[in-house]
Amino acid sequence: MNKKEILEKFSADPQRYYNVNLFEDQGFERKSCNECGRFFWTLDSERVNCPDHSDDTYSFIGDPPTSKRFDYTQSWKEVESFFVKNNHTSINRYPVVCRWRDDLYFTIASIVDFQRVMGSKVVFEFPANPLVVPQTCLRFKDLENVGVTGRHFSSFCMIGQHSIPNENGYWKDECVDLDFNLLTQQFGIAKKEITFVEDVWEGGGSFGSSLEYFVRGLELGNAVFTEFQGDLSNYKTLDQRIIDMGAGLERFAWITMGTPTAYDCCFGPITQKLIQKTGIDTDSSVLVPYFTEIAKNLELYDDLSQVRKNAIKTTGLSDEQINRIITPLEGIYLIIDHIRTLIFAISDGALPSNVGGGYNLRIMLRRIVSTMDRLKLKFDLDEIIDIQIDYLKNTYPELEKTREDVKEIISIETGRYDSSKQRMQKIVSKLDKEPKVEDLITLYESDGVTPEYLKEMKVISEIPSTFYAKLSDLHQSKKQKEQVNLPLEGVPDTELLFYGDDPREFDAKVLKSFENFVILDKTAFYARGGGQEPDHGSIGGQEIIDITKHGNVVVHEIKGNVPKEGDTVSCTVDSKRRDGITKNHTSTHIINTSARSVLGSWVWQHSAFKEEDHARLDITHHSALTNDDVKKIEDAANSIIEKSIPVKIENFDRGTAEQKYGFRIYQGGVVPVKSVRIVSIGNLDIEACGGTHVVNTSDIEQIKITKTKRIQDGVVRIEFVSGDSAKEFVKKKQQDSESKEKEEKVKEQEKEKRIEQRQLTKERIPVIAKSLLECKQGAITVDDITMELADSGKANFCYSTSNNYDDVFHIGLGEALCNEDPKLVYCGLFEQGEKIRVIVYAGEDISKEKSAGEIVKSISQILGGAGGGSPKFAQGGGIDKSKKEDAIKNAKSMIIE
RNA sequence: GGGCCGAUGGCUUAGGGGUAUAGCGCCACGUUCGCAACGUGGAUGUCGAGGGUUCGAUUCCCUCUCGGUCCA
Repeated sequence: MNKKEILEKFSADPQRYYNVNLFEDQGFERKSCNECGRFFWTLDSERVNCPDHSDDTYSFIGDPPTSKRFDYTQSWKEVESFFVKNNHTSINRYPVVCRWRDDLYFTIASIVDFQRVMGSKVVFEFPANPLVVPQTCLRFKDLENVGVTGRHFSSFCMIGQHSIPNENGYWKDECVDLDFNLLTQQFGIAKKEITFVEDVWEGGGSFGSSLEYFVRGLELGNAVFTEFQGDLSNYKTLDQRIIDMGAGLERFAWITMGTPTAYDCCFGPITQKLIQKTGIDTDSSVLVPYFTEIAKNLELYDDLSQVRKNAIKTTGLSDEQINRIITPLEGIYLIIDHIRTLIFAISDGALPSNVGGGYNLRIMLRRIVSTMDRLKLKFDLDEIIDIQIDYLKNTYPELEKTREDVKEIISIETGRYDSSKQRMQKIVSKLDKEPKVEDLITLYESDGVTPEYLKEMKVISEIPSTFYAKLSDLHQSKKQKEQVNLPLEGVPDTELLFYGDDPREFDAKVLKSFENFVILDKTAFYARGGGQEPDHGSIGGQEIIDITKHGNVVVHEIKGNVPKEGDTVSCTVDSKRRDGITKNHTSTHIINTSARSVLGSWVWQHSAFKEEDHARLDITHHSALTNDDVKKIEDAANSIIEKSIPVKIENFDRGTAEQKYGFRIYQGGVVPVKSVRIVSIGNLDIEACGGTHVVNTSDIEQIKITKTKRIQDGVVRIEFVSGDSAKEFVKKKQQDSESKEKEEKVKEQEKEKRIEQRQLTKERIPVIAKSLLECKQGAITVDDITMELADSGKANFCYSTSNNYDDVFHIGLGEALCNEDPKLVYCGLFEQGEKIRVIVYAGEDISKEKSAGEIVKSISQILGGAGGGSPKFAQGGGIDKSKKEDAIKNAKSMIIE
């Protein structure tokens, strides 16, 4: 079943699917487009083509079809007041970070606000009926078009008009009536200008007809009537029919203003300000035809550069005009658009990063910076943010609160881009040949150099088609989580005692048992979930290994034999473990709120893990934590403990909880149930959470952060301990620092000793050397060092076998003596622990025939070891101390012979 | 979780199985009325921690810690 088939079927029966009271009352005609055959409804008897193929397409540019002039802010005020007047509730926008859906990073349509996924089903939850919402939506598909086409945005405001047909809401007739009246009455557009085009919508197993409404070729909105489920040959009406009318607020503003592009009337004063700053001459006789032509051509070509080329050709703009006016304008539009999107995304808690949705934000920021570089525009991003928020807060007052946070994140990210460019440049400059696919992967994985950058730098001409395939192969070998399928059909939900009295000992009936698994009618054992580790304890005297939850059934895995089905067993929860985990769980909430208050509004829980004696919380944050950050977070957490704040647990209907507390409650992820359990610590922290918690923060006694680590871009891990574990940790740390202090003292003493020793050696060497050199013939011994002089012309020999000297002494003395006597060979042997070492120094002249290295080799061999070195200096050693005298004799014979 | 890189006087760093480099800074002396500058000389290092291989490890191998960086 595809859209085309549905449309064919529906359009074949317009009376049933498309005709509404409005068309009857006003006398709309149904026509088929001469060009494409599409069916549309119009009051204009002369109109023969659908809006996509009409002559008046985009003729509102420079000539709007109404006398009213509404900018972006005013347009919403008009829309809102119209719908409120007509019994709609106006609700605040939902966050652009779509935390209530696992399958979306960002809110992409107003209807998403009210969709909740439960298992494989999407259910709708409306806080009011009917309602209207100015929903900011983020879409990154057409980034290339932003700034160029005049109407594409990376984020836009979708006017969401939603209704469920019941005693409060309405269905097609009233919906189309309202939309028609909105355009004609509130916006002053002539009735003849409005065209409704037949279309259909299909998704998520349901489908329905829809009417798109156009004015002068511009699609303003689309009213979707979600009505059926099944397939085309056999479908039935849904229990819950829904009207999903989505309209683009930016387009409403544009059609009244008739500016060359939608960008000119939707960003407030910033656009003019930047244009003035850049000194672009925005001659409307150039811009109006150019952007009208762009808008028309957009439907004709797939390739954007082709659209642009053609528009330039048709309007006859010169290269000079393009370079001086059009190109810089496109850059300004892009920058403003991207910053507006970043303002919303960062305000709602998203961070630019290299993963998931954060990557889109990073890409946008980099586009902003590189556009400024390319066009040599010097804008102050902070100023742009300020002016935009000043304007946006008319519609979205909440943006004021995060103004400074947005600036901070953008400035950090800009700095990061600069240094990453430098780093990439450095790495790229070292490349000596064109990298192969394998090299590209290494460059990307270990150095973060993207192939896009290499292409930009002209290092490679094209990104190899196999690049992304090979990259994903590399990461696909990771093991997949094993899915265990247990025979649980027909087993009733387990009653969870830990949400009630939470007994630590209880009797329960065995509903089912197989292999090592036991299912009870009720349990006080907490099953693994929400980052909280399972309880330990025993069932019928058998130790529990693991507890997991399958749907609403708790499955206990035990060691040993399982009890018989139907038996009643006595169960005991390991209290000490549970208490430790419970303290850590509440501590996680405390650390989370503390981190947010210390670091900034962008801090959200990323994931968490709670064990008996330690826990960790991963939060979203842009940088690694400093020691100062850690201390502040710890102090904030402990002050919450000191304040003895009661921990309150209440159950709410999900929609009520969201309206009452906002989307901050979804710290731990999406809650797939209708009723949510809200855990609140005063008004400091309010989260939807299924875990076990202490009654009062004072029960935790103490929190100690043990370690923090940046585990991925934009995520910091905080490891901590609480309660007794925290006390133990503090005690141990105290002991550690004491023993470290002692160790350092010993080190210091050793160092002093060493220096003293060295000093002594240094003083003694010249004295001893002088005495030895006084010997003019024969032999003398000074302080266990023997000097033997040979006949003139032959090598002199000086040696010592005393253990009173170390290597530093021998090296020093050898050097001193040989400098004075170039015919001298100095040979020092000394014992060092279990080993014996040899140091040989040879004077300048003698080293040419008697190499120190050779002598050492020979001596060391006798000593049962090895050695070597240069002709003038060598060292070696061995293990056989008893050969010491043999060794020195050998040396003597080698030198003197 | 994984990959890569790094840790050498106060700082920046070279090197690489056999006496540990250099620059800046520091100290002393000289030149100078003095400072800067210059010249000469000097001090400062268990080469991140622990283990292994070796006669000998800062260097090679293993483990760990810390830091950086990239990927998921």
